[in-house]
Amino acid sequence: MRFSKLFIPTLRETPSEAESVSHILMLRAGYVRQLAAGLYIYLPLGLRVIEKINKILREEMNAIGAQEITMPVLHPAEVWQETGRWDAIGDEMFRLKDRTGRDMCLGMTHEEIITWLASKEIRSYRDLPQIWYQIQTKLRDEARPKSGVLRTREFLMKDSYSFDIDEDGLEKSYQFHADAYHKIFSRCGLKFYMVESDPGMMGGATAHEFMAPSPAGEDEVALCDKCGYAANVELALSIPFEIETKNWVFEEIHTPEKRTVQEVSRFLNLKPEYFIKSILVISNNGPVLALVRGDQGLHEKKLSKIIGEHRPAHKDEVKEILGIEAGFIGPMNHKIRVVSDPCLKQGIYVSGTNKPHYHAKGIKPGKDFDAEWHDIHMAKSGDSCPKCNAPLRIEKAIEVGNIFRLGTKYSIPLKANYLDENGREIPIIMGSYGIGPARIAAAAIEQNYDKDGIIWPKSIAPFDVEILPLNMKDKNTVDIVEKLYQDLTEKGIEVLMDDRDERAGIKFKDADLIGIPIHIILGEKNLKEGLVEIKDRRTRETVRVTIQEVSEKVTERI
RNA sequence: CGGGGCGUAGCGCAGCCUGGUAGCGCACACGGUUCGGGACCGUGGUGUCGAAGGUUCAAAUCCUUUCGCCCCGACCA
Repeated sequence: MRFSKLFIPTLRETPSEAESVSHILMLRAGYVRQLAAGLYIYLPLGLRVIEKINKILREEMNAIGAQEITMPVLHPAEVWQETGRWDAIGDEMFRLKDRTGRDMCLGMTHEEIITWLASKEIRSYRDLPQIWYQIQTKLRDEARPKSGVLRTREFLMKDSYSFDIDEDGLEKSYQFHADAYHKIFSRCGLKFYMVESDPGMMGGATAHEFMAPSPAGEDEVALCDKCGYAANVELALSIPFEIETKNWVFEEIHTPEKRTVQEVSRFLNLKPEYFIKSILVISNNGPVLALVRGDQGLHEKKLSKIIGEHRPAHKDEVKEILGIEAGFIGPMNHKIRVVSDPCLKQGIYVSGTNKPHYHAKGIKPGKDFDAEWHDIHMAKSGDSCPKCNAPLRIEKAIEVGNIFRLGTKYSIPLKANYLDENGREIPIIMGSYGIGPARIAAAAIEQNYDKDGIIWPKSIAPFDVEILPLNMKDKNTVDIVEKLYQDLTEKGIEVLMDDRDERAGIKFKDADLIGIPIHIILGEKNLKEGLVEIKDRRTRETVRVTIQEVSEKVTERI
């Protein structure tokens, strides 16, 4: 395509609302524009990238026998009420009424709809298995849209759903997806990990996420380079690093105005890992005291699995329930439920005494206090792998895809059953699998850019090559570029020709910003010698080749 | 939802503290010189100062309310 005929509004300066790399570059390079918080317009270049990604998605989904369909974005409330999610999901769901007053919502995902379809259409075990997918808009009223296209209120999702007769079948469908996803993200040029994840409100047994490592990511993953253990820190297990057991005798110490582990640790010149951190939370069944080691964070989600929903106690509640102000709470002598991380079973510690301005050294778990022992700490770097004991690494990452084993969570309430060989009615075993094309695009940028702009992986770049005729006033240049453009285009190569009557500097700057992987530079002087340059956007390596061989050399690189 | 920041020309920003009727750079239009890494000179157009209300002779500026956007946190199939 001709640059002069394409709408590519590049920006010299960074719009003030953008913070993350992908957001800044997508705006500056003219890929997207923002309509409102979490709502984006994809301009011609942006759409081309998304379409490239969608093409890869379709190819790989079709390859595992998945069939593309498309479902409405507007849903009647009834199906959502039948699965209970109409009430379970809060403000995140866009809700509305139609003209007759009927409750409706905008689809944030499509389990309900596809299961409704299955319940109507699937009769027999002979109809199974099935994998159905769509690439469709999802709407979620996010509490906080952020980082450009990474977290939006309206976005495209490739969502697929598998229907099987039993767990073995599900296992196969799940594996098909895991394999397809590996191919998809590899083809898109992403660095990624497949990690264990928390199924959350999707329900079901186990799940995995595909995570593209990047500082812009919202998630953290724990990784073991030795055995390959990989999990979202939401549920990652870890063995806390070991500490030497001190032979302290129980002793109370005056610690005036020293409340936090950090303060007391500095005051007593003892490392935080020799402390017991006591945190009071309020669950639906009353207050619970949670204990972790001083260097650890309390993992709210892990704790939720044990005591149910809870929230941190307010200051006055702490005083009321424990009779002591926060900062001097200790693990001893409580009538309420106490849950402690198992790493505290060993060793001798420092903690509060439940007396104002006093801490105690030499606290021995099991002897001085007792608790229910459950893993409630957050994995952190320095910890060891729960499987092989090698050091764990914690990395930030962007969630680009996920796969869930749903089981019968949706098929039972929506009565999606099939008849087996014996004529018995059995609920279909389901799986659900998602990928966000926009996140792939954003993650690709976050992982591939330099100070001048985007460096697209070849597979998802909006064009294969960009031709830069530096002087459009030179007739020779124009003749040659037109021929080259036609030649490459006829070979099926997607080329962007910067035919604007602009100065060379502007063309170079825009080309770097836009980030097409290969540039062909036609300079007047080189052309007189019958030469053109082929430049690699990533390495900036430039080779000069003859006009006759460009097209061949470029084809080799694509 | 809690905390913080910001809304002035298409974009980036100054002016606000200490009220006097809006400015700079880029972009844009025209003319000229330039032409391999966001050129230079000249000329020119561009604003409900986010909105509403109030104080005042006078409000971009002070006060109140409200809306929007961004960031941190909470939340997040």
